[in-house]
Amino acid sequence: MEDAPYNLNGRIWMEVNSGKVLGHGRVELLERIQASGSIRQAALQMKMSYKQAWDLVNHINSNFESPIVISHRGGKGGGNAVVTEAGLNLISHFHLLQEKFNAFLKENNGSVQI
Amino acid sequence: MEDAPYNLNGRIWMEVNSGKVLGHGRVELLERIQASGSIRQAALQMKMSYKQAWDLVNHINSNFESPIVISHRGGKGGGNAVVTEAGLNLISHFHLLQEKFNAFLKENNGSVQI
DNA sequence: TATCGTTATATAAATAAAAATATAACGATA
DNA sequence: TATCGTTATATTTTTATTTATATAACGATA
Repeated sequence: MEDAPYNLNGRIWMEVNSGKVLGHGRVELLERIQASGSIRQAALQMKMSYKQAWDLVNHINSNFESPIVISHRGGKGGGNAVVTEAGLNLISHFHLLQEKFNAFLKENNGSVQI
Repeated sequence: MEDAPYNLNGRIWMEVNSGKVLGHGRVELLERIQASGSIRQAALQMKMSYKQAWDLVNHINSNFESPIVISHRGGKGGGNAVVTEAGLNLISHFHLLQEKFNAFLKENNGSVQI
C-alpha cells in the first residue's frame, strides 16, 4: 500500500445556448486580435490558419447579442479588426474565472493510496 | 449595455509525470470494467473499439506503481479483467474531486455586461 | 484609379484520428 | 484435446480534422 501523488489539471469554458463559446484558446485569440488589430496576425502568432481563427471569431460573434469583434476589409493596411467593449468585458471576466479555477486546482492536488 | 448569462462548464483530470492519466471517460471505463469483468464488454457499452479501451487501460496501468486493472486471457469465459483495490481508490477519489468541481462550476455561473 | 494587405469564402490537399479487420495466445472445462 | 470467448497485438481501411491554396471583395491613400 503506497501513495500515488498527482497533480489536478483541467479546463473551463463559458457556454451559451449549451454550446462552448469561450475558453482559454479563444480568449488568447481575442487578446491577440486586440493587440495586433488583425485576425491574420493573431492567427500567425498562435500558429493557426486564418480560416480557423476566422471561424472562431465568427462563432463567438454569432453567440452573443452584442458583437465581440468588429472587422473591416479594405482601406489603410488592407483591413483591421477590433475587440469591442463587450469583448473586453468577456476577456476580463474569463480571466477572473480562470484565476479562481487555478486556485481550485492548486488546492486539490494531493495523493491517493494505491 | 445588456447582460450575457452563461453557464460555466469544464473538465478536470489527474496528471502523473505531467501527463493526463485519469479523467471522466477513463473513470467510467474502469467502472464498467469492474461491473462487467471484461474490457471488451466495457468498450462495447461505451461504444469505443476494444483497441481504444485496451490502450487506455494500458496507459493507466503503466503510469502507476501498482496495477489498476489486472487482466487474464483464456479459461472460463475466454478471459476477464478486474479493477484492483488501488483502482477502486482512484475511482472514488476522482469522484470526490469531480463533486467538488461540480460545486465550483455551479457557484461560478453568472453573467457579463456586454 | 491602381495598389496594397486584409477580410471573407470556397475548395482541394494533407494529416491525424478512429474504426474495422485479422490473427495469435491463452486456459478452464466439457 | 477441441472448443470457447476474451486478451493482446498488428495492419488496413475509413472517417474526420486540419492545413494549404486560390480568389473575390474591400476601401483608404498615393
